[in-house]
Amino acid sequence: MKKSSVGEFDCSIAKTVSTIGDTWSLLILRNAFHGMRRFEDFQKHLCIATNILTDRLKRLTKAEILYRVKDQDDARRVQYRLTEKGFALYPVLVALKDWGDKWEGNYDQPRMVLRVRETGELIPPVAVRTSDGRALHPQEVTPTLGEGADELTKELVEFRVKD
Amino acid sequence: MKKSSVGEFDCSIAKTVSTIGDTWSLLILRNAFHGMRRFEDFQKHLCIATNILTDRLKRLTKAEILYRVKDQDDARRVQYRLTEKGFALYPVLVALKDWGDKWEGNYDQPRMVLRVRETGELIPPVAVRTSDGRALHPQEVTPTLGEGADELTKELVEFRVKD
DNA sequence: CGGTATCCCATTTGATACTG
DNA sequence: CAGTATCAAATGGGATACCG
Repeated sequence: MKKSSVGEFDCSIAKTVSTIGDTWSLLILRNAFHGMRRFEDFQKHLCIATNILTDRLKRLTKAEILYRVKDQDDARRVQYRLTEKGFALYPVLVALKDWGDKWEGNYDQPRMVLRVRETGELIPPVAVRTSDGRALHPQEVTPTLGEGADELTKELVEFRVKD
Repeated sequence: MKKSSVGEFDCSIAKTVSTIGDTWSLLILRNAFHGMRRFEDFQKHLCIATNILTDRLKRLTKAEILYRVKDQDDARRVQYRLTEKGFALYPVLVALKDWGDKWEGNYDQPRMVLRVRETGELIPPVAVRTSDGRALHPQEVTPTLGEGADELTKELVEFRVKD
């Protein structure tokens, strides 16, 4: 299978990964969530080659995760900002950060802590929860077929092992 | 920068992405969360070349996301199972699925729906929440420096734009 | 069954130079 | 400033054959 055809898998994870699942795109998004908006700033902070940055910004813009807007202060400049679809990636980014902090960090002290802006309250790790807020272990969750399920999805759902 | 050195960024997202952030690894993990455990099953379901699959299983095993165990039923067989560290990736996978379902799906009907195994209750989308369960928009969240913050983290946190 | 070993091709990368 | 153009090198992919 070609890499480019992975997104054609009828699977949300495959599609999502083929859209944003490369190192540079994720790092650009991370910075975007920190308020970074300008080509120059991405380039400097990430030490990314300009052609690669151009490519990724184009892809993210085409995917409607970022949109371009002229900088009011400086007509020569362009800003790349998150769309609603882009903002919706926040749980993905935070889940990645949470996992890395816990399992891949080499540090006793955390480098960055997320808080509620208004109150300063600490934000607990992202989890899969019931609607009343209880965190669930993966084995407490079961996938069920939706109306639109295709063959591969069926295979996968039926695969489920019981222990 | 070489791809292999991205993980050396002092950033949990970069580290995490360099560990699991490629298409095949994510798809293998997706299947593992569905209970898939055998080389052969991964190979058949994903149509992945055996050398690539070997490589990814090794990497995931080395990262202690999967571990190998002999199949009790068939001595020739090996099983790859999720470790605790592997199970901890569940929020990442579900967040990816949720986002893809909402923003990248071409279907009116969902293909797969997650439910609480015991009760059948629907599981709401993964979100960044306060400790009392309120979902937060990214702009309601602010990053603060932890004790272990390095220069790049500081740059990033200070970048935050106010509108 | 669960891999290894090889080979080859396509893609991606990053450095560098250049431009409207 | 925000790209584009070029290009050599590295990487990653899949097919195939083979093995304990």
